[in-house]
Amino acid sequence: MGATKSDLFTKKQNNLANMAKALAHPARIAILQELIKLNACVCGDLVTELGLAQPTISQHLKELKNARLIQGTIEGTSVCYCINPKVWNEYKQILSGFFAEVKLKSDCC
Amino acid sequence: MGATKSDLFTKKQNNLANMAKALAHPARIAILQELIKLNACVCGDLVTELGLAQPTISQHLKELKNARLIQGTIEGTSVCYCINPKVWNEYKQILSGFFAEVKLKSDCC
DNA sequence: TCCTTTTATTGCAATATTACGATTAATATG
DNA sequence: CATATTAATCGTAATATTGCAATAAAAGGA
Repeated sequence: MGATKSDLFTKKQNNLANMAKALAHPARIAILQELIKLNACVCGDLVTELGLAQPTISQHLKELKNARLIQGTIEGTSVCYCINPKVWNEYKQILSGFFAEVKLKSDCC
Repeated sequence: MGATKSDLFTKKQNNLANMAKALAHPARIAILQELIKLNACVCGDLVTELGLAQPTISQHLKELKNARLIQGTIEGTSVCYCINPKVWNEYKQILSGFFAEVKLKSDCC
């Protein structure tokens, strides 16, 4: 025990949960917002901007990359990251689709 | 180490991350969808519907209650749960607000 | 009151996540 | 080539999450 029993749920449910998991850390939210703000991409500036150590930032970047929300290109010795707009939109669609499922009446209990 | 360093981030960032965390498990997604589908509230039917043990479901319900997404009322020996429409809308607003931050141009890298 | 039904809580094991020091890999630059 | 710069990876410690058996708590009915 201890591991999520993904096989009990549909692909869509697991997918949605994984999307939420990618956003479920304030450092990753902060990274995404920083990438949005600077539009042009940043790299190790994130390390100085947020107060976390370089390996920690690198790990969060890796997760965001796995979640396909960001992409990075090597530029000399540094790496330039930015939002993947296509996937960003995909997230937006799927998440707002989930919240649209409720045609909210008054609470029933 | 091991614990999230919440003090490095803004209230909004932590709040958004916590909202995402509430959704970051397929069982909780499934519970919410079941509550939406049956509109009227369910209780221990969730245990038979999803394949998880009763204490596990109870724990997920507790987290959803902490996240204020659902509310429960005691009805005899059983408990009736349903979506909290007000908070549901709040989540919808805040999340879609986050995704709206990107005025997506082409990718920059 | 005793029993049944239903849900919550406790305690614990397994696994996942977060964070960082130390190191490595890759690329510039002198 | 030697050295500096930047980012990724490795290893590990601390903490959090997931899941369930066992048990407790609450309420209804015999």
